[in-house]
Amino acid sequence: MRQADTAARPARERILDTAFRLFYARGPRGVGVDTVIADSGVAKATLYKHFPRKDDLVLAYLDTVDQTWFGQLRAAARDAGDDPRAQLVGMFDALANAARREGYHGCAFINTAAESETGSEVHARTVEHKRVVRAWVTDLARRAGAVDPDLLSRQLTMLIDGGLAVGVLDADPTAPDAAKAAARALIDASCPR
Amino acid sequence: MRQADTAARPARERILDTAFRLFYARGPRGVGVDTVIADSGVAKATLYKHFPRKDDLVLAYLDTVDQTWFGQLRAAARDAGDDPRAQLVGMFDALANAARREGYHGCAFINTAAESETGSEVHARTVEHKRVVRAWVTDLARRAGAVDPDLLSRQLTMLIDGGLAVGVLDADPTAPDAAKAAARALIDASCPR
DNA sequence: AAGCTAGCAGACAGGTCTGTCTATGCCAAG
DNA sequence: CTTGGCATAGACAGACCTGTCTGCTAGCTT
Repeated sequence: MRQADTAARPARERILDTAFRLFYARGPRGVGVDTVIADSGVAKATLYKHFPRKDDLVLAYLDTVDQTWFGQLRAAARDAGDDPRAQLVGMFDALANAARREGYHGCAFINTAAESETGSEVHARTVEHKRVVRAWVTDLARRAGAVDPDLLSRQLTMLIDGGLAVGVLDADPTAPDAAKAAARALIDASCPR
Repeated sequence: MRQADTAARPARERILDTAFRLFYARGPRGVGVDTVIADSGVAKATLYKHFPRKDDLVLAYLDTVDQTWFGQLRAAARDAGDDPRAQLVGMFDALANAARREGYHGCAFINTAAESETGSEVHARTVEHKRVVRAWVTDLARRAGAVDPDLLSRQLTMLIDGGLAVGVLDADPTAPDAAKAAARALIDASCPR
């Protein structure tokens, strides 16, 4: 019976799901390994078998968030049509969707970076995430014909980060709209037609 | 002799200075009370006399940051001259100065909010700070003749927050310039002349 | 001179944290 | 049927955390 459960949802998955939920809500440092164990219904030895150090679990958590969030960004851009300029604007729908989500608590990467030591593996992973996203936005800006794609992508990611970051303070549903409007103005000003 | 020292720098001040330095660098939760005590050369009883709970010290820390940062924002705006529109742009110099500072580690409020429980006294203080700053920017936007002062102030504070927040990941000195340029574009678009 | 205030030094209790280890149960493959 | 692999349950060590408490020192005031 229990075996059937674990076949349906292997221990590793249950651990990751639980870690995702708890880490995002309280921050990795605010959640003890014992809590993850209790909530995921897994034995301590099992957790430490899959993730030898807690940091390994945190890294896996960040990878999950990276895939999810980056996927949502790309999906929002794709849904905006074929025009790269429209895609840059559409990207901001991912922010609006995130802000509306139950339990929204800002940017997992900024929140985690804030409590991780600079230079640590965890910290490096957060930096890497932002680098990848920015490279993608820069490419989009280039295809949109921006005069300075690097500058535009920096401005747009800064808007997204700002919109996300304040989510940890107050989940204001109008913030994404303001960000989107600002993005539109910046894109129009940077991409001569 | 020691008494002379404490007369020159009373215990409360030394505690606050040390807490400011450590809390900003590692986050309040990443610094034990014992570390503050050791670094400030104060007795445990003295610390707990001035700050009965650790959270009281964290609140005092946030108040210090609030005064400092808000002061820098207003000073940067003032230094930009009398035109409210120029003041809105000039405000971003405070961001550039902060990013250049040794030990720059992003926004103390976002970082602290990320690790404090939603609804706690500490969390409420971070929200309050952002509210006060935004009210000030909104007023400035109104005097600058913005069509929608509330929208513009939301966009500008989002840019500042984004620029500040990513500071916890990577202290990129060009980010503030990009933010300032974006602010200029948004202000020009929002304030008909 | 005596008392008061402010501060220093550090032991201590009670809790939480990570990570290790032992003992046990169950299933499937050989 | 037995053996190996994977899971559970939970004790345990050692570190660190907050907050309390006792004793002591030094200067200022009365």
